[in-house]
Amino acid sequence: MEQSTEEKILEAAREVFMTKGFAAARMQEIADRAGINKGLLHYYYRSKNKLFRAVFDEAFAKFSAGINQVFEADIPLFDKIEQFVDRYISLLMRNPAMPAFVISELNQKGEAFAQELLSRQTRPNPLPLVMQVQQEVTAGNINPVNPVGLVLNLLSLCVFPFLARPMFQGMMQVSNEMYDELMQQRKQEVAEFVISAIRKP
Amino acid sequence: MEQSTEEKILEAAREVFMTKGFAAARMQEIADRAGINKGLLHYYYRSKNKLFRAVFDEAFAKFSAGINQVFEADIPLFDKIEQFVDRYISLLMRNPAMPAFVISELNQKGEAFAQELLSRQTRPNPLPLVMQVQQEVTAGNINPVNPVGLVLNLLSLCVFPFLARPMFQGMMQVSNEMYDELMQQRKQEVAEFVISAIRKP
DNA sequence: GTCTATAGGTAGATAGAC
DNA sequence: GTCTATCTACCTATAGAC
Repeated sequence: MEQSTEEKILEAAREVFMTKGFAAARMQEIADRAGINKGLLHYYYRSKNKLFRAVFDEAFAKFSAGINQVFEADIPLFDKIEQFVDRYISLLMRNPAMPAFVISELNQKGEAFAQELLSRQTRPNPLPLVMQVQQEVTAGNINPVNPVGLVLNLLSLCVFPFLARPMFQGMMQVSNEMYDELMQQRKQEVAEFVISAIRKP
Repeated sequence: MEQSTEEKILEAAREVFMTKGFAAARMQEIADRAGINKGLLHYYYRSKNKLFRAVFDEAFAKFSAGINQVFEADIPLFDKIEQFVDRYISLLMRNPAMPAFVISELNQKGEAFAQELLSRQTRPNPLPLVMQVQQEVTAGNINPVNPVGLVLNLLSLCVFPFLARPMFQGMMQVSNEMYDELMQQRKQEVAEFVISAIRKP
C-alpha cells in the first residue's frame, strides 16, 4: 500500500510528539522515522509549531469525539455509564499515549492555548450527561450526588490509569500484558463501581 | 528572613521545572527568578540534569510519603479511605502542579527512569491497603471488588482532577476560586462515593 | 561565592541544486 | 518534490577575573 509523504510525516510526528512532548521532540528524529530529511518537513509543514498543531489538533478532536458520542446518546443513565466506560477505555487502549500527551501539553502551554482549543466546534461537552444526572437526582432515582462531581469521577476512573501507567506498573510490579488485561477487566469493574455508588439501596 | 543562595535556586527551579517540564525549562529563566546569574547555577548544581533531579526527587519523595503515611496506618478500612482522601487532596491543593509534573516526566523519560525511582527507599507502597481490602472482601464485610482496582480507583479520583485542571476548567467554565472550592468539596464527596460503592447493602 | 565572557554544540529554518 | 549544505539563534557548560 502506498503512503503519501505527508501521511508518513504525520505518522512519524505523532509517535515522536506523543512520547517526547513538544519541547523534547526533534525535527531530525521525525524526519528519520519518516524516512526523509529535515528539509522536506519544512516543505510540507512550515515550522515545528505547525506540524505539532496538526498532530495535537487531531488527537484532541479524537479525544473529544469519543467523549461526546456517548455523552449525547439518548439512553437511560446506567446504560450510558456502561457504554461510556466500555467505549472510552477501548479508545484509550488503542491510543494509550494520547491522554498523557494532551494533558502534558495543556498544562505546559498555558491558559491561552486551552482557551483557544475549547472554543472550537469539536470539543468535549459533558453538559448533556450532567443534566441527565441532575434529573435523576431530583426525581429521586439515584443517591443525591453532585452531578459535575460524578462526571469528573467517571472521567478520572477511565483516564487516570493510562496517565499513571509507568508509575502504577512499577509500583505493582505489573508486566505490559498484565496491564492490558487489567484495563480490559476495568471496563466492567468501573461501570459496576460507579453504578453501585449511586444506586439507591 | 535570610534565604541561602542554594535555597533560592531550588525554589526558582521548582517553579520553572514544574510548569514547563524539563525539556522546555531554561537555565536562564531559573537564574533570573533566583536573582542570580547562570554561572552560579552550575557552581551549585553542575548540570541542568543534576538540578532537575534535585527538584524531581524532592517532589517524588513528597508525593510518596503523603501516600504511604495513610496507607500504612492501622485503622478500619472506611476510616482509612476517609483519611486518605482528605489528606491527599489537601496535599495536592498545596502542590497543584506536582502531579502533572511527575506524571509528564515519568512518561517522557522512559522506563529506566521509572524503574530507578521505584527501587528507592522512599517510594509509594500501596500494598498494605491492598491487603487490607483483600481481607475485608474475604471476610465478607464489603462488596467483592478487585483490591488492586479499588486502590487504583482511589488514586484516580484524588489525583486526576489536578491533572486535568486546565481541560476541565475550560469545559465547565469554572473560575480558579470555584475550582478550589470544588476540590474542597470533593474531599467529602469522594470518600462517600467510594464507601457507598463497596458498602454492603 | 559571585560575576562576565565565551566556548562548543545543537536545533529549527532557509537556499539552492537536481 | 526531494535532496544537501548552510545560516542563524540559542542554550548548556566552562574559564577566568574579582
